[in-house]
Amino acid sequence: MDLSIGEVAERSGLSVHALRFYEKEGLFANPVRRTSTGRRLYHAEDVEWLAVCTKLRSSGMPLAAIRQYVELARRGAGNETQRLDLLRAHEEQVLEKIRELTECLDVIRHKVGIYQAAVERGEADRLWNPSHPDAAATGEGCHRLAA
Amino acid sequence: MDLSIGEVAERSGLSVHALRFYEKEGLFANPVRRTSTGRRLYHAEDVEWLAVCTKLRSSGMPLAAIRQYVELARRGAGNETQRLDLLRAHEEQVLEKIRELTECLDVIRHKVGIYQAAVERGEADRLWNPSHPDAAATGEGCHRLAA
DNA sequence: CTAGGAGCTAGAGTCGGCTCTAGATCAAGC
DNA sequence: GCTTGATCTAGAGCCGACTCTAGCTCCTAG
Repeated sequence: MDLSIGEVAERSGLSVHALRFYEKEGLFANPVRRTSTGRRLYHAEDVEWLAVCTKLRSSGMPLAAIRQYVELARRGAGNETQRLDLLRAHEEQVLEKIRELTECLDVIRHKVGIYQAAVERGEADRLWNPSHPDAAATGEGCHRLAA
Repeated sequence: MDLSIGEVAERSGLSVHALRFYEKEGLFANPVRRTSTGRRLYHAEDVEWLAVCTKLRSSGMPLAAIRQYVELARRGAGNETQRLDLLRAHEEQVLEKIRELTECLDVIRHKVGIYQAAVERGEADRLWNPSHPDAAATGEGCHRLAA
């Protein structure tokens, strides 16, 4: 039931390099065991935790924050409120990032809409004529790129 | 109506360093003019474009992609479809990122929910008792961190 | 006229998160 | 026994996007 680093890499989608790096960074709750000759041995549970880690990472949580969380967990019972706080702080950051991206999406869609309408009408070139109303609309007439 | 680099920095929220860097990277559609003694002069329009740039950047568009877009615009009329493609590609990436973040949010909220319920009941410590059902629920009993 | 702040250039440094290299050991199939 | 591929350690390298430094010039207020 023990897994080699290569197997864990395959299952977690992380590279063997990244796994050694994560270990050095203290992201494993349990110390990684070794064979008599020094090779790493992992549990299936480690893979589950790595899946969570990957989610946290891809939502922008820095390794340092994940380490903090793991350190609390490693310390044992009694600091659940602190762990909850960490999770909630990150939840808030993810929400904020989603809000930010949604705003950016509006800006992009505004520009896309203008271009698309003009291209569909086959009038794209007029976007470049400063005297054409749509040039002002894209904000790109005469190299004015802002919308 | 001309602006110094310091004024542009203040209005755009970018540092003067970043502005010089952006110029070197070719992110300005129009060449930045200079005074007789070599100081940069900007337009209000540059500030507008920088606002768009900032949105694109904060939604994860790399400087290289912005430069591509600017290069097309600088080249003049005739490549609107390509510019539209660039914008749409980025739009798709932003959408994908939002989807990803939303998924991560689910994971986080799942864990938050478990912790919160336990902490509210004042039973947080039991999350650490492997024989307690909630320990399995958090996945963190016995240092099992995955949910 | 002078002091302090803003600007200039070229280039070095930073940071996070890996990725890769070198040189050695280990494990398994032929 | 030998080869091939997986693993080991320590440490260097990389990438993007800035940020900062040094050493200089320039502008303006007192």
